[in-house]
Formats: sequence, C-alpha cells, structure tokens
Amino acid sequence: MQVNTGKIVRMTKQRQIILEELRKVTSHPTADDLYQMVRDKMPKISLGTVYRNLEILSGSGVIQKLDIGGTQKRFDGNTSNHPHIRCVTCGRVADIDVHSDFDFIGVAEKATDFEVLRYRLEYNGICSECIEVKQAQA
Amino acid sequence: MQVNTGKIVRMTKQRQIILEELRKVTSHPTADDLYQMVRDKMPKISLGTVYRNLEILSGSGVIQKLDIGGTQKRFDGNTSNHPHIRCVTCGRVADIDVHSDFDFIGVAEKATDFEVLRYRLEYNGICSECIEVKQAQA
DNA sequence: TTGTTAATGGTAATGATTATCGTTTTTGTG
DNA sequence: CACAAAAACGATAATCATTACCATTAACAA
Repeated sequence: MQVNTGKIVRMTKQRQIILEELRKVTSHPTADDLYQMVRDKMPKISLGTVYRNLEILSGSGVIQKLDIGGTQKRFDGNTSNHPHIRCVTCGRVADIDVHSDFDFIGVAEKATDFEVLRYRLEYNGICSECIEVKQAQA
Repeated sequence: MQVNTGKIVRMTKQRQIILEELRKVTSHPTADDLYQMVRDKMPKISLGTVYRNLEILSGSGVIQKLDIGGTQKRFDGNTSNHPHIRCVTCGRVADIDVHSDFDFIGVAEKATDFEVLRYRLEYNGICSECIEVKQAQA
C-alpha cells in the first residue's frame, strides 16, 4: 500500500497507454490482463510498471480499483459507484444496472459510530456462458 | 480453491475449537487471527489446519467467508447475509444494521443474463478509534 | 539544453494461501 | 472392544498476487 505524498505526477507513455487500454474495455481487467493488453503496444513494459501505475491512477481517482472477490483485484475506467456481478464459475465481472433511491449512506450514518465514506453493492451469479456449459454437461 | 466432493466430514477437536472460537466473537477474524485465538487452547495446531477447516466450514455453509477488501479474507460465525463496514485506516470490520425492503435479487434478475445467486452490501469508513487518533494528531 | 527527480525495467522479496506428504485420528463395522 | 479405511493432522514446501528495491532512463520546468 502506498499513499500519494503530493509529489509531481508525470504523464509517461506507459501510464497513458495503460489508461487508454483500460478505458477501451468494460471487462474489468486484472493487473495481469492489462499487462497482456498493453504489451501488444509496448512489448518491453514491466508488470511492476502496470501495478505501479494502476495504484497511482486509482489513488488519484482517475480509475477505480475493485475488490470484489477472487484472488486478484480488478480495475475499472468508469469511476462512478455502480454495482457489479461476478461469475462464481469463471470469475468474469460485468456491470449490472441496478439502482435504488434508498439512501445507503444516510441510513448507515445513523447505524454506526464509523464515519461512513462509501458503500458497494456487489452480486454473485453464473454468467450465460457458464450456464450453457453446465447445461451441455447435463 | 477446493470443492466438497461429498466425502464424509469428521468432527475433530481442531475443527470444534475453531468453530467455537469463531462463534464467540463478532470481530470477523482473519485466518491468522483465528490461529492465534485457537493456539491458546491447542498450542500445537498448525496454521494449515486452520485454513483447511475454515475452507471446509465455509464450503458447507456452517460459517461465512467474507471477501470485503484488504489483503486477507475474514470469517463470520453468523451465516446470515448482513452488511459490514470496514475501517479504511485500521482494517477493523464491524456489522452494520442497515436493512432495506428493496428486492435486490429480483431487480438484478431483470437487469442481467446472469443467474443471480446472492448480493453483498459493504461499507467503508473510519472507525471511532481511528477518528480519535486523527483528531489527536491535528 | 540541462538539472532535478519521477518513473522505468528487471528482479528480488513479501505475505496470504494452498498443496504435499508421512503420520495420527476418527469412526463405522464385525 | 478391535480394526481397517480414509479423513484429517502437523510440518513444511510451493504458489501466486503484489510490493519493494535499485541502477538507469526520461519528463518537464527553468
């Protein structure tokens, strides 16, 4: 874990391409997914550079780091707070268009002595591809 | 990751004590926390045994494995689906008594081609202890 | 152009978790 | 109760995601 201590942030080619590639997709890639994607454009980039930049970009709010189960973190170029659904079989993560006018933060403020910062709504399920595979096996 | 393949489950002393200790607390301990707790009663237990049993117990629905951010998984003797709040400063996890009559599963079913299995509502915030520390520093 | 220093690539280290394996326990059955 | 089958154990090695280190490169303000 590292924190932005206020030093100047430079826009490097590596950072630019990582951000570009992440913004191209809606697949919520892992650091390693992004590494593979970026290597097509920049074969000598290091995996450490990908991790370092994802950390800086998410730390400064330009992208979002998702912590939605599984062993790897995932990244989202969409910085809005929106729910996801994760396939318990293959790990695929998709956006899911669920919204409620329920005041999640307000209600939580009243229910705890924590200072409430944010909330996350996350689903688990089985994606259509994995349902098909399951049916083919049966 | 391992899956219960239907072999007979035995109740060992180790498994019993791990379950007992977990049920005693509401602190959502990590595997290592539990290891420390159980060692007071059973000094020779192995960390691997703790992990193995937490996997078996959560796999069979006796306890709950929580995946709510941070580097370590946490465990909960309360198997109901209830929201948590996690301190972004110290990592402490507490239950938070937020409930809504919103039909999370039903609405999600309509919004995706996934088979929806479950949902989780998770909060982040700063716990009262960490707020105090912060104020003492200011 | 140049000096400062953030960032890089390559690689080693860390930390959580899982796997392996020889030995010990549990437990159903005679 | 004795006993065999196999589940589970303790010890330890291996794995995997992520982070740290460090000598070199490259942004970029003056």
